[in-house]
Amino acid sequence: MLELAILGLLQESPMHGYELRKELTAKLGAIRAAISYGSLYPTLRRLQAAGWITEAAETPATAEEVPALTSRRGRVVYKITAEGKERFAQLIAQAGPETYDDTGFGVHFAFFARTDQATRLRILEGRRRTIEERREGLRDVLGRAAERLDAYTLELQRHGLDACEREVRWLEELIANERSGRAPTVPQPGTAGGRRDNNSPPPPGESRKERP
Amino acid sequence: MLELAILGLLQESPMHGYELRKELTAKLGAIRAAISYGSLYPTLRRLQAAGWITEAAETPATAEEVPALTSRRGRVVYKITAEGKERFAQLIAQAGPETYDDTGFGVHFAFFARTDQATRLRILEGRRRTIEERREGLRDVLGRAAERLDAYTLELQRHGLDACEREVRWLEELIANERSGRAPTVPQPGTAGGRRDNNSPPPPGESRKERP
DNA sequence: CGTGCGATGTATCGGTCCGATACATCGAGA
DNA sequence: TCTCGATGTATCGGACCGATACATCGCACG
Repeated sequence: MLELAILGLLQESPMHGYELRKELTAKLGAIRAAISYGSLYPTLRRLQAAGWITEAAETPATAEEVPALTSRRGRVVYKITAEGKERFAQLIAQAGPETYDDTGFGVHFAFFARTDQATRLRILEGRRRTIEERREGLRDVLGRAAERLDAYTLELQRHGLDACEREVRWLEELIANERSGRAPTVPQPGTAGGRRDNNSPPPPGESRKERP
Repeated sequence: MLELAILGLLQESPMHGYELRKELTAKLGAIRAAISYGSLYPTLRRLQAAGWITEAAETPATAEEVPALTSRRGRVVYKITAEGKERFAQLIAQAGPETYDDTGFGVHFAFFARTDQATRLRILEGRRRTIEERREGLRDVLGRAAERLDAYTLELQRHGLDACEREVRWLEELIANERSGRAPTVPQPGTAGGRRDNNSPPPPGESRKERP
């Protein structure tokens, strides 16, 4: 999941670790707390080893301009490669079961602007099915096993059940919206993309709720 | 977290691994998918090594009664020890930051029937603060950084923000309820507790929502 | 009658990710 | 001047997951 998120973000612009973490937190703040450096740095190393990202020297700056005031600190800027972009496209399109769990879905959704409509629809529907199953499980417990559980546990289940119902409704809206044509996709900044932020086309709808 | 959950469940009755997993799924179904055996078995071993649980031979059954039809399969039943109960009490009472994240809070909440009122209140309030902070973070992003993000990402944030608001309201209700006296606590089955399920006293309130 | 499948049951392995920790620089304010 | 918070890179042990392996049991379907 981290791999997908990093590749996605680096497609918008090259970044160093710290910056990447901040952007990750901003983009995924709704679904996970804050990525740990204990995951981030090893993953960066892994992606680099696989050839999906490369180090881009932090402003070598014509060598003479400001000749190292105190030795120039070591910031490592990463940049996505062509292979990395392919890898991203592959990861974003293929949907396994982990695509539908809370974190997986959230990350995929966060990059919907770079996902084609058919895939968006597929993921939305898969997520809906997953949540519907969770909902049924909770209904079962609240129905058949209620007397075995204490009041607090039951309250927790009710809470969860309600969240499931809300999320299903939210997904229904998104799916309907998706089918009805309004379908934004970012134009893909491409290789020659020098620091251009993308605020993409039409909004998916207007609804609210949940917390994956 | 798993440690706490296992200790809590084994306090209700001895169980073998498979059964434990089922009960865990029923009790925590609202907050986590389903515990993996890859976590469960190693954790059981760890708890046993620490002396908090012991193996209880699966119905040695008077040795002669049904003299091994096909050699008797190997079910391993675990039972909590006195030290284990102490450990549970300690874990349930002490609240670190991990007590307030989604999973941690869920597990603690699920065992509120075995938690004293002061601790319940403390945890509920800590959770509220945590969610309020998350909420503020999302509001910031939706306010100050909105133009940098695409429509789908924004929708995700809105969704998350709404969930935070709902959860805060839910927690407010629970806190008010808790303060106003109605405070259930399970009588603690004790050492000599042979398979008695606990359906504990008064309900914490009646509300709905969320999904940690 | 068998035979195969789904539930029950225990267990390990590699991999992802987290939390704590360490260490260094920089600018702003006491 | 000195400290503090933000910036910045990095590692280590541990928790937990997903895949996989393997064995037994009962029952439904051919």
